[in-house]
Amino acid sequence: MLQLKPTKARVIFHIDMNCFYASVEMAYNPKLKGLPLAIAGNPEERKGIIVTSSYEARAQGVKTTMPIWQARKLCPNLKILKPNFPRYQAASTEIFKFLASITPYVEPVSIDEGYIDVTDIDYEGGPVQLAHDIQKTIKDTLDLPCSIGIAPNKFLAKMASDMKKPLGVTILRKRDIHQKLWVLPIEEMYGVGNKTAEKLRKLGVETIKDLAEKDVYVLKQLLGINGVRLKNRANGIDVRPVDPDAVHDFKSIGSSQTLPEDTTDELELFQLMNELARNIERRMKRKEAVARTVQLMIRYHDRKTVTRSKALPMYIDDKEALVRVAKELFQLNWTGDPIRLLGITAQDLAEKHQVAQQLDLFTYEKNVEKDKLNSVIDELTTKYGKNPFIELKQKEKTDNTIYPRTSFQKDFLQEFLKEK
DNA sequence: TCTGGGGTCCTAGGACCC
DNA sequence: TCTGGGGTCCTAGGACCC
Repeated sequence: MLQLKPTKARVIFHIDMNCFYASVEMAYNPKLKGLPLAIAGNPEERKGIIVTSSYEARAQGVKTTMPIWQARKLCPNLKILKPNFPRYQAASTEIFKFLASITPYVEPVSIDEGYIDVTDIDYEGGPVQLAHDIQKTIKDTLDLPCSIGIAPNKFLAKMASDMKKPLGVTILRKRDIHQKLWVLPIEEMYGVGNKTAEKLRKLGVETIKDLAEKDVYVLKQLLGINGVRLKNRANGIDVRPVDPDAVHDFKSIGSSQTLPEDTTDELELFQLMNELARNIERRMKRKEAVARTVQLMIRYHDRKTVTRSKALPMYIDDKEALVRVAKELFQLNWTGDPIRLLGITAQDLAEKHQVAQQLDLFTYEKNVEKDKLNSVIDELTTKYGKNPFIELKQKEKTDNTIYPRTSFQKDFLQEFLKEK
């Protein structure tokens, strides 16, 4: 048997900004502090939903994804601001810049949370002191509160940072999981959403402890590979490394938008597709990415949503190609029912400089057409012993005309086939 | 008067090739 | 004339997270 050297236990922090958007607004305008505050998309339009809210608002029942009208009913003095993404992005950049000054092992997960691996950091006072100092520095310099979870792996660190908010520092060691983790109801586990919780409850799994002790084969049957993973995590097992490069290899870039009103107006829909594609093109160019698959998403008036995608013979990165494929998918799949939302996503991404320069899509498709045509001709020649194009040339001779090739070729083939 | 927009990962069936 | 099983690609959809 191969004997592996026992590896040193890791020390991982999960840093989670508290009510991030609302906190940034409060830091920017301290008069907002202490008010029930919510950040929400367009308050006039129906797509206005609560994105984040302050603890004062949450105390009155305001929750994320709640429609604005509902939040106002619960909390009549709710102060609502439109999101200012550049402002949040700038704050986020500052936070991650600070974390990068501590260790290169920083993995941003989203705009407001990330992991750092501090195993090899010798800090006076140890990791707990380090966490408190990180928290204090972010609070003092940016006026932003965060919670930090300290654990031997990412899953436990994530669960730990959730245990005390705001401004918590929570340690979750392997030996703590019985008292701190297993007592939690199953739906509070990261990775268990509504559907999974419901399935698990049907098996009698109520707490994370129940999941940790459940038979692995039963879980695998119920949830596939995710069942095995969840059981491991419930037992405090998670070997995923903190990966600083994870941010760079993104898999897709998409853009979607709910229309002001449900519509069947193709002109309006095409205009929206153009906007979406422009947005995607801008982000692709910035990241120097090219895509090989285009996905179109259509959400109908009844919220029924379909996605249709097409893999292309080559990589693209321009909005014209995106729109062309999206329109094609649209025309093939639209039922004609009123549409609520359209989305386009560029998938199968690669880095531009790693993809050999290819023909443009038009030329490529023309060549494919030509190939198809040639194979049909071959087939006909063997089948009928006559090459339709020799017939064509003879026809041109008798008619004393030169027929325009490509489109006429197809028509001619059709005619030729009909005669046979 | 319901429910945005950005993602990731997994599954499952069919086509096609060996 | 009937037939196995594995691998990969493509496509559609579901679950989850922030």
